[in-house]
Amino acid sequence: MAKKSGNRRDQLTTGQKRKISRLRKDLVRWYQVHGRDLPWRRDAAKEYEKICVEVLLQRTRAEVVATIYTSFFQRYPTWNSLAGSEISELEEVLRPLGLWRRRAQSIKSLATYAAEHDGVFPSVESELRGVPAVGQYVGNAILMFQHGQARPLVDVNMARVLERFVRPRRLADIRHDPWLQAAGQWLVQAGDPCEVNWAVLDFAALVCRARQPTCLECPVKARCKQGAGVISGRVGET
DNA sequence: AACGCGGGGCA
DNA sequence: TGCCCAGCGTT
Repeated sequence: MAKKSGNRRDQLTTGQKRKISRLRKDLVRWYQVHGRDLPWRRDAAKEYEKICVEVLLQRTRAEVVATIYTSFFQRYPTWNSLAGSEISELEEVLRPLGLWRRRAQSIKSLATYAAEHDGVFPSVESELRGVPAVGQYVGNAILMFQHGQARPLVDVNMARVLERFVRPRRLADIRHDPWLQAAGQWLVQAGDPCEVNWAVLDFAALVCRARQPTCLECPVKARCKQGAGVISGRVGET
């Protein structure tokens, strides 16, 4: 019989689990001091906004999304208003974010689904796959924000942190790398899943950046392959 | 597995 | 100029 469980190289070792658990603790601590105050994270933000904004955030800097956040949700305050919107108008509103044609279609079809289902999305991953514009990331966001499940927002940010701190991924596509997904899941397994996710995202955006990470001010540099260079004075890029 | 989508910020 | 940004659907 074909073995259906994943390759052993795709499983987390106990050492990796321990390392990731400590990372979670340290990043949450860092977040409580340095975390970003973004509008869709506030208590005032409706569940609709929290889910909808995930589409706005795709391949787009959070700071840019923040600049249109208020006007966007003033113009489209509900799933219904978005579902009934004019696609050309939606495109104009989304233009400053980039990816505006695709994004307008995605967000409207997502809204149409939501409007037809009273704003309730499936609570099972397999069924979520059938929802338009919902992939690995948005699916997990829905499971977390709407259904209270502990799910990792495994985007380019979380992937980069896990890869630098623990181990590089094996597959090019983040969505399909079993180890990466398992590592993300372990990361948000304890504590407040929302807070942990936001901690990782902010840490990745502000410290563990793609280009010129500021390892000198990194709270976990002592246990990081990259950060170890800083301690011995080798990474000091200018 | 690789590609297109896309405007804007930054070095 | 080239790289990168809270991804996804298609080929």
